[in-house]
Amino acid sequence: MKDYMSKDLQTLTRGEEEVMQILWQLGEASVAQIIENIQEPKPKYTTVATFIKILENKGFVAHRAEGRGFCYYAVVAKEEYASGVAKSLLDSYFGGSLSQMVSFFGKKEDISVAEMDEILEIVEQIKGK
Amino acid sequence: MKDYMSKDLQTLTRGEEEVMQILWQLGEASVAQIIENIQEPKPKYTTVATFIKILENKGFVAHRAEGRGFCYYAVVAKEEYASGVAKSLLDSYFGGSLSQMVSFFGKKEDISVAEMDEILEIVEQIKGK
DNA sequence: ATTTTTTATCTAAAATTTTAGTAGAAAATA
DNA sequence: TATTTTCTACTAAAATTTTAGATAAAAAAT
Repeated sequence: MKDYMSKDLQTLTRGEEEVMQILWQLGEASVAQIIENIQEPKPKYTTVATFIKILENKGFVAHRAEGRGFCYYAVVAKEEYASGVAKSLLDSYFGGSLSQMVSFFGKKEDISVAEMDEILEIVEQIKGK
Repeated sequence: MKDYMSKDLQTLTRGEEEVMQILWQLGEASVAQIIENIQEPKPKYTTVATFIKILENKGFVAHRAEGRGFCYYAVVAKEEYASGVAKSLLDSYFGGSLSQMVSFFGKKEDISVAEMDEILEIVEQIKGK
């Protein structure tokens, strides 16, 4: 049964996610600052403003007054959203198991020795608790 | 510089991916069989047929004659596609590093002792080579 | 033999996502 | 003060994705 407090986050579209990534990175920003942080070809001001509005409706973003306009900030933490998308990826492609994903990248030799050592350290440390 | 042989896979939309997951699971299937493997509410035959056609155009699926109709199968391996989406997830949410993802789930206590042991084993085994 | 069912193709409507124009208010500038 | 710039809100066009109808051919059922 589902916990009555669990509010499943909606998923983000490409464009929405791009704006969120910038807000997560900058902490807070005006529309103009968001545009500065997008590479060419830059979207129009109103395009970004629309995404912000959608994100506010979805409950991912809020704003406060700042000078003449608004300053926008993420309400949903990057970690919270990442948790959902990562679980979904694990379920869809790695049998829901992180170890299977580690194994996958290991077999592809797409993982450096340094990274392997880090993983060992991290897991040992967690286990030690 | 990019390898001249590297053909970047296109990304799949939600609907396209759902069909691919079934083909990856079944190995090969007719449109009717694909529909059988989708939960309610089931899409119409032509809806699935359209996705198959799109997937063939994108180079993800091919078919061979089978009885009166066609039998469809994946041309792009699940692992190949998974590699791309997993890398993209790591880049977007875990600084491009698998260890950071392991650490993330570890901190959330979203990882069982059994799974941790498995990861240790896998990494040790890879390192041992 | 005729009707019904199954299948694939072609076409397009419906829904969603992305892009941006227009209007109006407030601030900056001339 | 008049003009230009900057910003948000509203609206809608364009592009993409999803859904499925209509048609036709072939097979199966009656």
